[in-house]
Amino acid sequence: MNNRFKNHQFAGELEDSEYSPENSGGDSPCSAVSPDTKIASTSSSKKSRRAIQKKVVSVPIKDVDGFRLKGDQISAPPSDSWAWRKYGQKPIKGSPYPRGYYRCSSSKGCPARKQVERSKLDSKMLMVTYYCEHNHPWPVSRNNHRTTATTTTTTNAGTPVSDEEEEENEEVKLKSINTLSDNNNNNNNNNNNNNNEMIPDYSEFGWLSDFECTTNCTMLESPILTEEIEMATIGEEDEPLFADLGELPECSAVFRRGMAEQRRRQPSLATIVET
DNA sequence: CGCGTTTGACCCGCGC
DNA sequence: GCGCGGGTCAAACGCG
Repeated sequence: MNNRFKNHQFAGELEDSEYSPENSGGDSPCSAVSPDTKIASTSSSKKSRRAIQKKVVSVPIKDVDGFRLKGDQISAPPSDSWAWRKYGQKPIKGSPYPRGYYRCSSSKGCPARKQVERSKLDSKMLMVTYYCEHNHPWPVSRNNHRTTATTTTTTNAGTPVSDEEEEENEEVKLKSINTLSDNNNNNNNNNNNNNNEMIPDYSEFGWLSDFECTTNCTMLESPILTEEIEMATIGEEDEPLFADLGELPECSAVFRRGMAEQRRRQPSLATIVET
């Protein structure tokens, strides 16, 4: 009890050899970055430049299968085909609704997390924020399908990136999403084509593709550097700026079309989104 | 009995 | 240094 938080709040999790920094040896897809508590904080003594992805999904409550409310409380997380275990809930200052904290339970030691809260701006919307590391094998679905997080990092993980650059990258990325329908040229070679750096690889979102989002859904992505980047580009104060995107149905439509395109190109991923 | 949720306590970063 | 707020832990509890 007393030593619970002595060195690291995740002491228990770190016992999982699979995700232990000591055992990772840098080869593990989940290497180096411990599932640090303050997801984007700089508190970790292990200095690493591994980026952490933050994905914000705005979902109309009515579209969320399995979502239930007990008064203002979220009694069940949005269904996204992954197994999530709730480990906490906190009232959020300035918001009448509490925020639920979920940890991936699909695979042992999985560092993926998500936060679910009702939007301050629109109580009919759910804000689901996903956190995981770049290059981390995403949670195994209940169908035992594993996503491959072939990430296209929007920021050079080895280079300090200013907040301005972060915001710019975010803007570019969103533009890329909106223009993807015009961009039928595939971007499979995301690792060797610099021009595609800003264009999301939809396999990256395979782990989100099951999300029950049919009409008015917005997805934002933001990389977080555990060391040099203070916080994701989409801060609390920024969310209102993006909230309006939830009213752009073409965004989600294009997005899903992109994922469909990706699945066509990579049949092996097709099973991931089957329910 | 195993797994998931609830909830109070605790830790930590940050701002003042 | 202190207080606040966010994030997490873990015991207790519920449910199938």
